[in-house]
Amino acid sequence: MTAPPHEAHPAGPGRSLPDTQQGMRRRNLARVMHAVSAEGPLSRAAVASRIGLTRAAVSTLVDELIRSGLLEELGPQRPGRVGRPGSALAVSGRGPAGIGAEIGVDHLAVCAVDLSGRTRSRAERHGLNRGRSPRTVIEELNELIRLVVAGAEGEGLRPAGLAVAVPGLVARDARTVVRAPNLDWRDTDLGGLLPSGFPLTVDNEANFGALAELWLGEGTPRDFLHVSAEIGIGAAVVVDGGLLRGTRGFAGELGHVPVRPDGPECACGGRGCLEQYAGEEAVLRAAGLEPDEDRVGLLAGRAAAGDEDVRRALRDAGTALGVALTGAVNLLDPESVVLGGELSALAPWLLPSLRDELARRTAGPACPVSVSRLGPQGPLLGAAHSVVRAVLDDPAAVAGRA
Amino acid sequence: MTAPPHEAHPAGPGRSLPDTQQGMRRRNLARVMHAVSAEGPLSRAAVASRIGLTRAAVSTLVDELIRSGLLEELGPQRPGRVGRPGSALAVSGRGPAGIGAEIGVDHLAVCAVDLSGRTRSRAERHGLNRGRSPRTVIEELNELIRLVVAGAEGEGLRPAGLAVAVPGLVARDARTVVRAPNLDWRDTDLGGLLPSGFPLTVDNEANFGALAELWLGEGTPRDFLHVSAEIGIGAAVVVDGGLLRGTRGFAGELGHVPVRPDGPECACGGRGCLEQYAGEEAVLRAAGLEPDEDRVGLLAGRAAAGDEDVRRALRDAGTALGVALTGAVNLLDPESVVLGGELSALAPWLLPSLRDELARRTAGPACPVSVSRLGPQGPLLGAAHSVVRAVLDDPAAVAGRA
DNA sequence: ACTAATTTGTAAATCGGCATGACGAATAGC
DNA sequence: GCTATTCGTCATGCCGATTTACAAATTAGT
Repeated sequence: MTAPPHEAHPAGPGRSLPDTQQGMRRRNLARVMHAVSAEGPLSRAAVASRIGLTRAAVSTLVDELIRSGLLEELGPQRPGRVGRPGSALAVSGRGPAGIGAEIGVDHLAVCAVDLSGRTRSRAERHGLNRGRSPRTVIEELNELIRLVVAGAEGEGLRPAGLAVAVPGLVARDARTVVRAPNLDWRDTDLGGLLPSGFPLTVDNEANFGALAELWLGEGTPRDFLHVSAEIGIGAAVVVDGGLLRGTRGFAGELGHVPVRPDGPECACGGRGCLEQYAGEEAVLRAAGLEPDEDRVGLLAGRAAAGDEDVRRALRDAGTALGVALTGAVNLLDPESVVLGGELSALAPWLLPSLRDELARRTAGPACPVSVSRLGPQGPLLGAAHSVVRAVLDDPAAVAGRA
Repeated sequence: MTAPPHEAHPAGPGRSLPDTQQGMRRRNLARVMHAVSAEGPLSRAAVASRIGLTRAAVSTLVDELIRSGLLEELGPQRPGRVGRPGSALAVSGRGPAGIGAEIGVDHLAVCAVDLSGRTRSRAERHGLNRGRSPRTVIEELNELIRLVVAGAEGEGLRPAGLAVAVPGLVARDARTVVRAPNLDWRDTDLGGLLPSGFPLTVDNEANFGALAELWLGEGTPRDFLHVSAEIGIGAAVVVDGGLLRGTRGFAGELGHVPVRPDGPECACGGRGCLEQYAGEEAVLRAAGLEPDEDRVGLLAGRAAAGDEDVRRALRDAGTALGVALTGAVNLLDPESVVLGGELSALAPWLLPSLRDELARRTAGPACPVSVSRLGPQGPLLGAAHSVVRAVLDDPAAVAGRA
């Protein structure tokens, strides 16, 4: 019964939970974990000054966290300042681990991340998943998960949750895949197929990619738009450090934003959707190429080799993206736009026209567009880290299950 | 030093304030206020069961709130059930009041709202404000404010804050108007010109309109898109019961979403922005009418009279709005779209084509579009209520200043 | 080397705030 | 009238953070 990680914040004081002392304790435990996790080894006194509690209070909190195996005492710090040196505290390397999994069109991947953010175990398998039944794919995935879990346990870690990234729309129950065109899945509940030993979260690949960017990217703001693309074009909206999910969980469907209202018909019923200009299939067609296995690699290779058709196709896709993003930027006023996922490999040829278009359509200074450093492994890392963040956000919950 | 009302929620446990008993007390005071305010007269026991605290705890909280003048004891309730009847509690009709003000293109309005939401005093003045200097306009506004404040005090109310709605972009400091095309104002700091007796908040008219819809509308969801228009077209995005403001506070600029990327040039630098198809000036031009004083009234009148040119112009505007809203709905997945402000008067002729366009471009069931019941007085009410909500959200803050 | 100053971590006492349990008060049903 | 039920309050206790005090460990100064 853990709260889904990084849900939008609960409402105002009206409807939230009653505020009792236990809740206070829990929140303060969380603050200690966040402080230690974010700012490396820290003494009790340092934590106290950072989170605004007294040293005495922090002492008891830390005791509890150490007993739960979430924090480790590293011993006396090497001092440069006067006074008694503090004893360094760090998140435990043998505590809970976040298990992240990714179901891609042409691969499966699983990894385990410890509280400090280090990847401690991983496994993957290549091979097309398109059209295969959810059951078959998930069975293979479960095999990888067993492997990774065993590996993590071998290092003294205890899996605290599983988060699965899928290339498609996921309902707000974080269990059922409503539509995944790349896999030909519709309305499939993954809840029953995946291991049930620990809390499960299923979410859109783009969402997890955005969270990875938020947590792992350097200098990533708390308000940005994360764009990623495979066959469809997904975006994730990060507002004030949290994901915007929408009523049904479908927020971020950039692919069907109208770019040319009178353009060709789209499967969605509309006309001139972005997907028809910047979607993978559209770009391949415009470049005069056949759809093949590693589509993005093919495009990137040809573009790098100087293929003018491909470059033109990518330029045009960038322009279309620019139009759609102008709308999004006007509406959301984000601090930046980040291109992530598979898109980052094509960024060199997309970016110039995209930035041009965005700047041309913006009155003041245009919203900066950057490329994710994490690239295609963003979703997997984001998934694993989402479990870790859930632990940091409520350490008492996992401690209780220890 | 009050927190700005209804800012986006603070971050996760990492950066928030330390959690001490006083904070707990404050939050519980707020919960009591919200419960009583939302669900009419309530006994202490009823409040306790609603917010999950014990009767004893609620008793002390209520005592404090009564002493601060925020709650009133109405005496024994008329009972229908067995057992000792409870003593009804209601928000005070003599406590703090929210002062809301609106600067429109052709009018000024001010009102005072008590904690129960009733308007207790109001004043307005008609006359064009376009082109007049901020100083002159604000001086007139201050006169109205003085009037309303005096009226409120005459009824035993104590002004707790002032919120001003302006038809333009407001910086995140909630004080300076960055751009207000309808007034010809640019980068003007209203902080120094307005009365300084109580906390001040300046915000976009569309934002306050959306908040009014959220708080006063019946059955309004917690995630919706509120569209309003004067010369520009503004939208406000409500996510999980709070406003999405954007990094600079400019979120919701629907007017410059590209609708036809190759359309005519716009003042913003772009081409084919929504404003050029659905903006007031554009619609008037398309209808073959001259800009005049009461533009919206003129359009509504002609359309109602059956003027086919006007009706066509409004139909086309609705279609353009539909295209822009398709993008927005795809991106945000709101529960509904609400047409508010001056737009609501034109809704009968805009809605059909708007809904058509939105439905045509949506795969599943289209996002429902409704019209605000509050109409043009939404912004003023939203402003006044924002102050009231700030009191409900942190009663201890005003009690301290009592 | 010795002392003073400074900082850390912990222990004891205190305080604030909610829960618990008991009680008188006020009502409905019999 | 009697009982069951509900409401508001009081005394008590528990939990959690603060305050105050103190021993331990280091640097700076003489």
